[in-house]
Amino acid sequence: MQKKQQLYQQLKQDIQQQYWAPAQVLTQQQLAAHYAVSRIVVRDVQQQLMSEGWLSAHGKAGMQVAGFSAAEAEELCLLRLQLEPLALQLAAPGLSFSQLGQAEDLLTQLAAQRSLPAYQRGELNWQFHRLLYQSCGKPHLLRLLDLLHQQVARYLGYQEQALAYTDTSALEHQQLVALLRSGNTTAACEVLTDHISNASTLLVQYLKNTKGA
Amino acid sequence: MQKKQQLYQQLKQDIQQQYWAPAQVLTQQQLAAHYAVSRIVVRDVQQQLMSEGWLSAHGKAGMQVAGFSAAEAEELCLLRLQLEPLALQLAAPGLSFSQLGQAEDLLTQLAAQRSLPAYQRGELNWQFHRLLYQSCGKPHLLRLLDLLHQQVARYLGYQEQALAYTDTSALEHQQLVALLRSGNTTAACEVLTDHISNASTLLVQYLKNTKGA
DNA sequence: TTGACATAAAATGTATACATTTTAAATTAG
DNA sequence: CTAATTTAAAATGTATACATTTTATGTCAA
Repeated sequence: MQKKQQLYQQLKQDIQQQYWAPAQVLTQQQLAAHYAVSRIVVRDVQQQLMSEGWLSAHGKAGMQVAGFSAAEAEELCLLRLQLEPLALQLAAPGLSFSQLGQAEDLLTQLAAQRSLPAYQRGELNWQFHRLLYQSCGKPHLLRLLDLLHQQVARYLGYQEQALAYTDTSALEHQQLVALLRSGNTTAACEVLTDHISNASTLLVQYLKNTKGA
Repeated sequence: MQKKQQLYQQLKQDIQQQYWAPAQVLTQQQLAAHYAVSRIVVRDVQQQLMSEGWLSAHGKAGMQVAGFSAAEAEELCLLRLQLEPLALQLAAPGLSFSQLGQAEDLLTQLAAQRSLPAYQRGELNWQFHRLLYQSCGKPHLLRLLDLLHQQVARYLGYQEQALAYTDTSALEHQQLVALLRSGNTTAACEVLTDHISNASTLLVQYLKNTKGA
């Protein structure tokens, strides 16, 4: 694999696992030295991670590890709430049984592997959602959703505790697939809206609580 | 100014003015030679323009000048329609008279300078819209809207002909400001929705017609 | 002590050079 | 002649070196 992609993965992971603390200021040189690559590679990855919300600009020089805030999480969820039901509504008529089957396989996987780290479960969860939206025929919408997911994914490290929600979430997922299978698009969109809304509330609540700690 | 930003502006303009034709494949070396900068600069700008929709990847090597399609324009407008009224709704309560004044100044400017090239009028138009959304307090939403605007802006070169719409558009803008000034948020959002919808229809229609030509 | 200015250190921007991968052409076997 | 394989050319990935900008330090005058 290219060093660029390697560093992309590694740095993202290191940020998520708080090897680099939120609000910490990083320099290209620092990272280049630490990961033993040239600054060119760091620059590329920096730009990418900045556009995905993992890093933010810091003055004229340097980048800053993005922090966490309940307000930001709430905003991201608001955007998901605004766009994902739309995507589902557009995609639902074109959903094949094969795709629904794939989606169910993902659910099985999620149910089976309860011990996975939060961010990997998050990945699977997104794969499920993404699969349902896939056939909406709107590439830009899908790109926006991917972007949003990236930004929400930053919070998944935090969401570890909120994993009690897992059971409810799984239930909603199954409902969703069932409704789609029966062709009831409207109801499916409503369930999806509730689903995102529930997860949002939980995450935001959690962030507000830990804020004081 | 930095070469990076200079090239960013120049290349974007050259694409818009069709110096580089849609679907044409460009290489880093080609561009570096043509604009007399190093490939590093081209790489940076390339990544940025790709994320903004002006260029798209082309196989493992090379980038492609993005083409135009009615379907894409329609999708972009759909997304605007989904997000901009939301932004306005959130921003309206916090709008200051000073901001409304600024917005009106922009309208005056737009009305006065009818001879400006389409993309500059488009810029002013976006500044107007953007100003209204500014105080919504949702940075991510604003970033998405900026991104969307960039992507729509690609079409402004095409929209030259559709400039007959200018008068109707100006009227809607004034209505919008008036409603916001009187605190009637709901009505303002409705006008905005219609406004975007109208512009969309016009652009899409135009693209569908010229498609056959 | 404070604040402004000069100076040094460090970081980023940019160019060039080299390594690797990709693309295209040419050659040859079938 | 076609198709597969080899080989050369070109493009991108990456590192190093240099130029410019930014940031921090320290000196000196008020």
